[in-house]
Amino acid sequence: MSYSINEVANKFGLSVHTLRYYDKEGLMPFIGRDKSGNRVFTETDLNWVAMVCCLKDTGMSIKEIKKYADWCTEGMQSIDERKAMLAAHRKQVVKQIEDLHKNLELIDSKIAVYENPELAQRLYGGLDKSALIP
Amino acid sequence: MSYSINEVANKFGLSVHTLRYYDKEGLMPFIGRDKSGNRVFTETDLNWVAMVCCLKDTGMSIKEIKKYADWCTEGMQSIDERKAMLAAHRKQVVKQIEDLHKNLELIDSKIAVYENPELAQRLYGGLDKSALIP
DNA sequence: ATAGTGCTTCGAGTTTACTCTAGGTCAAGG
DNA sequence: CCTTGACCTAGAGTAAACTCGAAGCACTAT
Repeated sequence: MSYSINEVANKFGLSVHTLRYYDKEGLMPFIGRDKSGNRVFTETDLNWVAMVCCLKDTGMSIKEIKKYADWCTEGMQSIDERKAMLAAHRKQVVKQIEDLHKNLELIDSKIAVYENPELAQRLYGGLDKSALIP
Repeated sequence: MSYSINEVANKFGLSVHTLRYYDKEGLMPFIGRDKSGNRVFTETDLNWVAMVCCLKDTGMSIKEIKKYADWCTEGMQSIDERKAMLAAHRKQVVKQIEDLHKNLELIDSKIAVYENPELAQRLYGGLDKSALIP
């Protein structure tokens, strides 16, 4: 089974522009073409696109993803680098999750204030300047 | 106790440029000035800056944060809107955390492959084209 | 008095990641 | 045959969020 760029774009919630842009930037150095030059994505390619989306959605820059892609096309010799990169990135993702949890707490405390204005009294000892509760 | 823009920048890991930019964009419509025109941050202001950072770090755009700031200076009449905005944003943050957890799983599975190449055999039935394991 | 430090504004420049336009090729259907 | 639709490339344009440079006050220390 193979897929057109349009199908892949729909599958991953990207635009075809974005997919071509990723290709142009070297994030997909292996997508095949049919006889008229159109990109043809295989199942394996879909897995790779999923990985690119994963890295992008977790905050890795296009440049870094390209570095990873380049290492992957280089073959086995870059396995250590790739592993190290993923391990470092993993740490960052864990930190992102922790930070989001912390920020969620602050948001929740603000929501609590809005839901129970008496809390504001206790927290701030009355209304702020310009009635700015949070 | 009060703080200069430099102290606040250090406290929050922002640059003074960024703080001034936020001020210019209307994210801090209340910071006082001393007699020579320099910004003076109070403890209350620090709490507000923390909230701005929280919203920014959880992906809210400057424009949206400004809307929130405007509502806050408007006074009590906008409490419902603010509460709704924070509740909606809270949902987004929860979704971000969920998505990060999913992406973390994928990253972990790739790391596992690097740590145990036999896994790759089972997962992919041998090496990919161009020895691209993941 | 003058040099240095830290603040000010305004506006221009930069980076990142798209996003779109123009003009073109190719294969199928009427 | 010709139109339609999906694809192609190259390159220009855009939005967001900074980031920086220039020029200038105000206070302090020598």
